[in-house]
Amino acid sequence: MRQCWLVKSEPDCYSIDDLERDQRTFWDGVRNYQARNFMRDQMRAGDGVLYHHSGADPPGIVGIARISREAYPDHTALDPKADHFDPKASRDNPIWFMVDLEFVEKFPRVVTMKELKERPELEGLPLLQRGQRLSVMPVDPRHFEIIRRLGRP
DNA sequence: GCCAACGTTGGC
DNA sequence: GCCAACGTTGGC
Repeated sequence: MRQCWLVKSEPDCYSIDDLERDQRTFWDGVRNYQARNFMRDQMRAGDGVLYHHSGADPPGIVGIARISREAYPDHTALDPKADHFDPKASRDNPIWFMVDLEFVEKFPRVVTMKELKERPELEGLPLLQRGQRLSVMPVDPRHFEIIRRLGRP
């Protein structure tokens, strides 16, 4: 597997169950340049994505998705009624991009933050770096495999 | 609800 | 271009 990823979502907003129901969704609303650059420049169709529930109790990784469409303009930035409207975005200069995700699996158990931190082999996982707030971040394929195994005991 | 960390904004 | 003020994120 080439590059892998992790995305965060608040389950009250859009959970792994919502993704399972929909099977496929567009990942709109990312309004951070670093996260956008990962999506626009590095995400490729077929890449594996860990699905993290933030603001949940407990927060943790709850399943896996896959990139099903590479970056294209996030049209919600152009919609004044949308939550993540950006007056600086335009058709000619969309600024913000999104990808499509498809459902792969929901883990039978949540791999919690606490558990991730206890695993020395996951050292360097960006999710565990202090102060990180990115909603989209890269994951080493070896870390991806370790976490997948933790999710499917 | 707290607060650390970080990004963005805007006056200068 | 600096930097203080402010807003947001997200674990705890």
